[in-house]
Amino acid sequence: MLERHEIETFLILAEELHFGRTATRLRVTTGRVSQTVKKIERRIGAALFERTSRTVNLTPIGRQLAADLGPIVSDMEKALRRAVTAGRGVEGVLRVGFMGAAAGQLVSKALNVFGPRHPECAPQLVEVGNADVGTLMREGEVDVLVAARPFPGVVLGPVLMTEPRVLAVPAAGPLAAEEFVPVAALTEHPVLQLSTQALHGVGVTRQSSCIPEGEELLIGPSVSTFSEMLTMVGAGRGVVPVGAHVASYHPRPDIAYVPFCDSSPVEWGPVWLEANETERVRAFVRAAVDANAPVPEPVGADRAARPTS
Amino acid sequence: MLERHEIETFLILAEELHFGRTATRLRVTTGRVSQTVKKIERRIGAALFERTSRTVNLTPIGRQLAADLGPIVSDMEKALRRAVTAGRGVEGVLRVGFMGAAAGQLVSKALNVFGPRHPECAPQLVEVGNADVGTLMREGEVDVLVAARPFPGVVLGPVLMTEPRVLAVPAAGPLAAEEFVPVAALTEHPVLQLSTQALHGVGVTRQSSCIPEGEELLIGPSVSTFSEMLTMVGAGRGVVPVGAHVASYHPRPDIAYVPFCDSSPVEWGPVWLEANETERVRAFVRAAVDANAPVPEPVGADRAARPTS
DNA sequence: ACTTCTTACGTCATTCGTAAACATC
DNA sequence: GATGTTTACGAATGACGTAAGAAGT
Repeated sequence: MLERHEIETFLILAEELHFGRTATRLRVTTGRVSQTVKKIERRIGAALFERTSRTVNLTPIGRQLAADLGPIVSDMEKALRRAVTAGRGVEGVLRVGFMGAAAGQLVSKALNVFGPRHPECAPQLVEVGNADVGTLMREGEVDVLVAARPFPGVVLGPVLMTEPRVLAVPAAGPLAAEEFVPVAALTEHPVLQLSTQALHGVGVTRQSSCIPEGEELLIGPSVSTFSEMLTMVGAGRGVVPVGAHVASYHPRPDIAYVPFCDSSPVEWGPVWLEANETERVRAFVRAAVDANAPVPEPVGADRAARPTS
Repeated sequence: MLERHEIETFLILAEELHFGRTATRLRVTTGRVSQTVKKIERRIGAALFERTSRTVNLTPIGRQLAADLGPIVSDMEKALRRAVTAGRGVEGVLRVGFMGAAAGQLVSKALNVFGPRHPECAPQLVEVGNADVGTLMREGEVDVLVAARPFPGVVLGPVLMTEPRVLAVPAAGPLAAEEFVPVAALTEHPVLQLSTQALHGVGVTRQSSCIPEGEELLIGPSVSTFSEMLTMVGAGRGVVPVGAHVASYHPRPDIAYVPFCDSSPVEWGPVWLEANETERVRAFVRAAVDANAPVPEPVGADRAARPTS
């Protein structure tokens, strides 16, 4: 394989047919061009240029090689540009995933800021019901996900919103009457599990963070969808800690939502694979923060001072 | 544009997904692989591999780039191989041109040696009647030409055969009766000119080499083909110096061939553009010399000592 | 004499290997 | 502790510019 500078020297000389101009375009000296070309010719075993001190011309072999190499180099530059654009550019497609209606709200507001700010980027919304999020991200199906955290995998992300954690309990059960419930209740009542590869452990992890040391979560039946989970709760088969917004998004006569008295709040925010971080992702996160962060009341000159990116 | 070693490192790591094996294949250390990959990623602006200390995997961007770059590199190697084969290899096509029947004989004998010696090479015979030889060679239509020399252009070549120079004269003219003719006759009788771009001046050059100092060739009418030239001679419109073989190849009642008494012999041999010299050309010239050179009578051990290449 | 390609040589950038640090299983 | 990736640093390859040379106009 030829070195980059050899290929470039050859192709530019093949185009210019003049050592001086070639050297100028390459920002090197004519001597360098001469030596580089000669080196290639030694490698090939034949002259690529027919040259006197006054004229330079391609030999048949040189002409063939230039014809072959030109499109190849062009394609390579294209491939590289594509990668750079994907990594450093903001244009292109950004796949934003979200889990749950509350996340949808956050994403929606974020895109209201992101859209006008980056008209050359086409955001795609992807509802991630209950899928293998890790795989989705690794495959590139989702660039960034907005969901309740802490999230298990190898991921990152700032907080966009918090809400109280409440416990979904059967309306007919004893807990429904309580005004507050302690986290310790999760050790006494079976906690439903959303069973998915990706979400395996999410519920546990999310909840275990607020369970007293030494206590064990009481694992309940597994369910595969969110609505199935609520049905199970209504049927008295278990309880499940959720964000407070679920009470208003999913009001059901057979379920009561009881606030925890001692639980940390649920944190919502963007989450992505560190390896998949691109400029698009960073731009979206900035937009999401700007759109959802509690904006300080604009008073006088403060408004102009507020950072926009 | 990425450097060669960067592209190779990236593609091999994308294939192996393992720094150690990649380093082994590249004959470098793992540290080098790590730094090279990191450098590319800085250039791209995003990670190409998602790696822990135990696993290496392509990111979506890395996967895309590998898919783009793989065929490109493959094509580039193909193009390079093609050029190297054309330059250094003997296989492929060798276009041998010849001017005149005598040259055809020489080429024929040369190919009898060349053919068995290089069965992977396909020689193509090209009769070069009276064309722009320089252009033919520069365009690659003819790799090597066998003809009478000295030849004008920027060319080379050893001598395969010599023959006396004779003068074609009208059978009815006064010169026809002479047993020998001096070169000085060319200054007294009009010399026909084969008019072609490439051959412009060939006749003059070839002949002038044997004309006395200070004397001027008497330029006669121009003709465009060899047979036309002979016809003109027969018609008494001029004379033309040719090789002795013409007397037997083109015997005509209206023409007499009178030997020069003081001319240097005509030299026949291969001729090619220095810039177009390839291994194929060298191999053909070797074969031509071996086939046509006066072979020393093989006597005893001398035969084995004779070089064959 | 002037332009243009080639060659020689000293300098410097970049890549290389060595080796130690760090992370994960 | 074994395996595997990252980082630090001195050494060497090789690309560079300078400058002189050769060849043709």
